[in-house]
Amino acid sequence: MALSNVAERTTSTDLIFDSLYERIVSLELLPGTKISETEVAKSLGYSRQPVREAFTRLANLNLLLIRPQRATLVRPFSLELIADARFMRLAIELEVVRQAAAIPVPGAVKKLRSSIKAQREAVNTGDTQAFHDLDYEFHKLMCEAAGRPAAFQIISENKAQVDRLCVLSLTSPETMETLFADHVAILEAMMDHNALRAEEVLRQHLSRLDPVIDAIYTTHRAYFEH
Amino acid sequence: MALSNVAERTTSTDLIFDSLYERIVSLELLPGTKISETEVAKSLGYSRQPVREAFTRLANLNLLLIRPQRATLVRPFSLELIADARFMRLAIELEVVRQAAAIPVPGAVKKLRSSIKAQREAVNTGDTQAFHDLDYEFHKLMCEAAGRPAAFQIISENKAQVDRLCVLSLTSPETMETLFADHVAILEAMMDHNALRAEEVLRQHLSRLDPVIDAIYTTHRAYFEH
DNA sequence: ACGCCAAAACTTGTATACTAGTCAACCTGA
DNA sequence: TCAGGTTGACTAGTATACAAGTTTTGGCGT
Repeated sequence: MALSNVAERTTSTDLIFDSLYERIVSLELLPGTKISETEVAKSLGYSRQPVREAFTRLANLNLLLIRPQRATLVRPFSLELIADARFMRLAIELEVVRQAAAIPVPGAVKKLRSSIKAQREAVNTGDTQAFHDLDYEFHKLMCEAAGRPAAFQIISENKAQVDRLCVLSLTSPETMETLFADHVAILEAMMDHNALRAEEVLRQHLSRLDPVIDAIYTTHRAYFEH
Repeated sequence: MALSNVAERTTSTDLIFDSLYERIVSLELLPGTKISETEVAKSLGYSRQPVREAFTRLANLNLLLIRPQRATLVRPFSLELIADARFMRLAIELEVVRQAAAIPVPGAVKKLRSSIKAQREAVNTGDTQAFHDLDYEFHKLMCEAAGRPAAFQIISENKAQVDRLCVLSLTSPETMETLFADHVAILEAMMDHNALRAEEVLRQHLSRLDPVIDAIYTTHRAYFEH
């Protein structure tokens, strides 16, 4: 995952962070679960210190909620936080596609095209997992095409907040086809240097999660705040 | 300053963080300065532990550069990091003004108007410090007007990267007037629900730093990476 | 004088002990 | 039976000791 900034060396903290991150985003650790520094330290075979630092990082990503002297929880879903995260992602990605449409970085279009090809494959075979991975990569490539690879780190951090929620909803073949069509349209607009069109499609693309989130809110309210 | 997420209690770490943050952004601690956990701990009268956590936070904001087993530096300026930070701010603030222009939060316009009034006062009296503070507040109010107060936290984090650089350049009365005029224009466009115009002015507003940064790069290259 | 090597004086990473605050269960009294 | 207070078992925050790695420095040999 390597969310760490400039990992000049892999520390225990990094390993613990990655392990917990995975488990939280995959919902192996459910929202609201109490999680203790001591317990994690014991179970992973480290001391409290690196666990503590990993906790701090995860809390900064709004994945843990540290209540001093009380307990630390896997942060419950929050409509507010989710809305903020989605806003941030939308804002950044809009500017990304605008700049990518204006002056795409040389070579980027080729990579995007080949990603599209792989996506088509995944759609045809109905391989949702592969499509999910390719989706991740596509948006990353888009940032690179805009000359702002660092932007993807922020997008990714905000995605996490939403991704762990979407684990609760199945990706149907139809959804996959729709998302794929969006990607194609975005790339086409970008290659036409049509920033406005790219913007428009991207907005629609990201808003497709609206009903999904609403649905999960009604079916899994126990995992939400309050 | 209170950059901490949900400060339910003020800890030593918080105090140390705030202290260092202030000193770094004000350039009391120059880029490239070596800074040691032990030294800071001794000088502030704490143990290494909370200092260490404060270091971690500052490193996440790209204000410190921790080189394991080697040393920790006040992070030198980096054109790359500055460009990324400015991109992020631009992206977020563009969407902010768009949404504020579309459906401003009730009551927000009034606050913005009164901020403008105070800014005019500062411009007339030539009080650059007051104007700087009001500028900070204006952009914060804009986020509130868009219904996304959390967005300002991100903007603020990215501003820090640039602000400590701009300490090196004097704010002339002419600059102040220009920035003020921009603010007025943004608010007017917003009140007219003219998102495109607001966007346009904002882009120009934020790009006014271009020559300032270029100038500092030539005059203070020693503070930059490499 | 110069180059190399070794040791000492740093650095941050990790482990552990201790402090202080919070909560829940249980006991005591009515 | 129930209300209230005390106690103990948690929690995270802090201090300190130790480990592991890097840099600097100084001395030795050439």
